[in-house]
Amino acid sequence: MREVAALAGVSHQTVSRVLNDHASIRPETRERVLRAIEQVDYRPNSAARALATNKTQRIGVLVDSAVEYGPNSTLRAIELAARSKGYSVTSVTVGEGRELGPDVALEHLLSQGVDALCAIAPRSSSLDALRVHSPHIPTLVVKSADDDEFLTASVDQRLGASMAVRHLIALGHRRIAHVSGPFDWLDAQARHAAWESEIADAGLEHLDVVVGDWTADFAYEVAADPDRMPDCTAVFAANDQMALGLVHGLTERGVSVPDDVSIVGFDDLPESKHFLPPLTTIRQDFVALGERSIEVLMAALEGREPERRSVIPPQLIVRASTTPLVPVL
Amino acid sequence: MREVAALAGVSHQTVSRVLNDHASIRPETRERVLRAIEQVDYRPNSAARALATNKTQRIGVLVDSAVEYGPNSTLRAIELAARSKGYSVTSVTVGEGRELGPDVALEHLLSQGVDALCAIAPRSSSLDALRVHSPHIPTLVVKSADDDEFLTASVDQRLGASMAVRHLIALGHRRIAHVSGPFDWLDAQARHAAWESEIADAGLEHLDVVVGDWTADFAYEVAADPDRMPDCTAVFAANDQMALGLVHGLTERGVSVPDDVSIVGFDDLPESKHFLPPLTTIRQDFVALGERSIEVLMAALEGREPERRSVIPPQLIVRASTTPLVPVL
DNA sequence: GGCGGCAATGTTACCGTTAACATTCGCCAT
DNA sequence: ATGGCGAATGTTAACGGTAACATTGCCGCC
Repeated sequence: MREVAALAGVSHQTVSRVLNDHASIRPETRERVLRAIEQVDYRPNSAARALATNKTQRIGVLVDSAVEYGPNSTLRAIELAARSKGYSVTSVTVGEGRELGPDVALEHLLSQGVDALCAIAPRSSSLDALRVHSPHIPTLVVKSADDDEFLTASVDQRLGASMAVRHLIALGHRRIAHVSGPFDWLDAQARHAAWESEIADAGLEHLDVVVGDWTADFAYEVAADPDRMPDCTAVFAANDQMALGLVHGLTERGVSVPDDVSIVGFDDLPESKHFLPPLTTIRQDFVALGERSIEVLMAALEGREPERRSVIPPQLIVRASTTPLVPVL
Repeated sequence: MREVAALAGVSHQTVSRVLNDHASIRPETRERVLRAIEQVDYRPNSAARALATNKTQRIGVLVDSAVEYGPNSTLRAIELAARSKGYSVTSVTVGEGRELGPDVALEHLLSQGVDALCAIAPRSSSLDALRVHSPHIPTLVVKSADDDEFLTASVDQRLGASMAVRHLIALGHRRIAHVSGPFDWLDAQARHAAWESEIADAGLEHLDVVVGDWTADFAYEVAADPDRMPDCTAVFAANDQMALGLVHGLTERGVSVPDDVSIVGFDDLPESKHFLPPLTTIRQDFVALGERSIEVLMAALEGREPERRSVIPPQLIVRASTTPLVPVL
């Protein structure tokens, strides 16, 4: 920076002012400085700036299980939106075990220095970690339940799950099972709760929930085993992967989807439309979710009043994996 | 830090020495300092440290199309491995258009300050950007072709593709088509080249390659249209998504997989084993790839001699989407 | 015509850490 | 005893920016 200042014949402070778009710089001077910057290929040192301003221009993202399509798409959208605002994103994945758990992950992020935090598709343990460390920086959680501790943004999980179940009910199904995600995931809780309440509202029999682990492998094992699979004509699977595993397992033992059992998933993976049969599912707009998250965080960072609870509607996508219980002739 | 020093009755430099595990600290003094650190819940300021040492303890990762399973798994593995070495990962996604292109993305990363760079599953344009900016920091590219500019780590793409094609040849297929990825992707080039050379080596007819875009949608369109689909008994698809789309499109027009056409994919998504039929494919160990990448970069960062070209073998996974051309009785 | 005021720029200090050099002290060899 | 050496610690000066205040010069106004 001194080099640039010398070359432009001004003080380093003037250079700093040009960089930060301060007022009171003569256009001619700014020009000269910019040329000098160009000439020496000067690039400001972000560490020095962070030290002086106490702002890192970085957002930390805590991700549970980032290999899944949903969280990952959200993360990418967040990263792009943040970048367009001049922010970087450092993400840490929460894994199993002490060393990879949410506390360690969060600690890593905080010791990095971040201006804001974001937790995507969190398990409750990650939320607990956030609560315990209670960082004094804007914190947004991607979850769709109310919260007065954190900012939230989400696709409405309960609504999505309700749409799925109502779709099955409208098709005439009365024995509707649910294969859920693990209950320590907030999203799994929400989808399960919605299923339960729709079943109750419609006065249908409450079948036992099958608690899965989000993987197709698990759902396949369940579906392939007549003893583990509930006796039903329709299943609401908590994500598309498990829906896929169900189809596979059922098909293998000669149960046809959708003729014998209708299945609806959740997420709408890009692949889901090409499953056999193409999967009826609930689409979540992960990109919008990520962008919204950044909007909210930016508002908080810039001192504007952020929308504390931002909700994005899901969408029912009807394909071939669901049919009326008694086929219409 | 001054606070800690005062509390422990030592100079700030001594505190610094304790933090950095310097020699020549009396155990008793170290103890005292550590207690003081605990007491005031002191956390070192990474920006200040970066400024003083000119090292950020951060690795920048450039990702083309990070929503795909492969690159994303690799990225997660990199992030975890880096974290265990005390490094953070900031990733930027390369998109379409000037604003999101590789140059801007790389610039963003460099202006952030990173100690090392890594490019995952790059397009050639991303490589070009790296070449132009030619950062003077350790740079690793995840690609499986030789390179004397950058460090490389990869799953052997040509070997994987060869295994896929040889598998089909061994089953008796003679008309083997290829649905490739876009040729600006290095991996697509490698897989295509291997297909071509295996076909030539076996003296088989060289069918026209169908150049896809990695998506199931594209492959579905091709397979559903008899005019666009090559006349063949087997297809090597450059990834599992396209393989899925092919199966869907073929099935829809009454062509059976695998009875009429055998299909082999590439990647082995967690879902591929539950496709109908379960997909024969080439498994890539993305986690090992990510870990290896960090090992190599760490060696470079610590001044050890890094392995310049690190290769991980792929694995053929045979499932139900491929059968002998003339079924064995 | 002196002076207040503002626009444009310069000067100095400080952000929190590490590097380099300085200091102190005790011990050992001569 | 004493000079020298090494272990343990302290002191000072960076690192590369920004913030706050100081300075300069020009203008308009009474």
